[in-house]
Amino acid sequence: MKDFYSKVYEIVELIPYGRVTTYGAIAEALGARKSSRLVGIAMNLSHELVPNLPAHRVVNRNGVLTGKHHFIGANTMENLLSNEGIEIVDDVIKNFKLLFWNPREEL
DNA sequence: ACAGTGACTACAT
DNA sequence: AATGTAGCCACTG
Repeated sequence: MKDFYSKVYEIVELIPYGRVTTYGAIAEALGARKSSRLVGIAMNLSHELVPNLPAHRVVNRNGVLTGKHHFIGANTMENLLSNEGIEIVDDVIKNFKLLFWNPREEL
């Protein structure tokens, strides 16, 4: 078993283009449903560790871009997502339920 | 070393 | 339906 963070990054890198997932889904896929916070922390640390990580494809369970302020610019996350064809309105992903990618189904 | 905090979520009031 | 509490654990002051 790898480190929790490593597994988180592994899954995030697997998120397909134009799809999104949630912190909780990742945590659950790792067998640690209650550790969803750690996933967010892992994302925060990923800046230095894995700069290429598509962290913009990870949102909270409501499809809200809670972490947008942690990106380089205020609109970076929105831009990256809309660039992949994902519609963002008021920091919320439109059709989130449709775009949701469940890591558990892929593992 | 200790306490506060945070890119979260589920469960209880 | 809306708030409050609990659990996770690494990082920072």
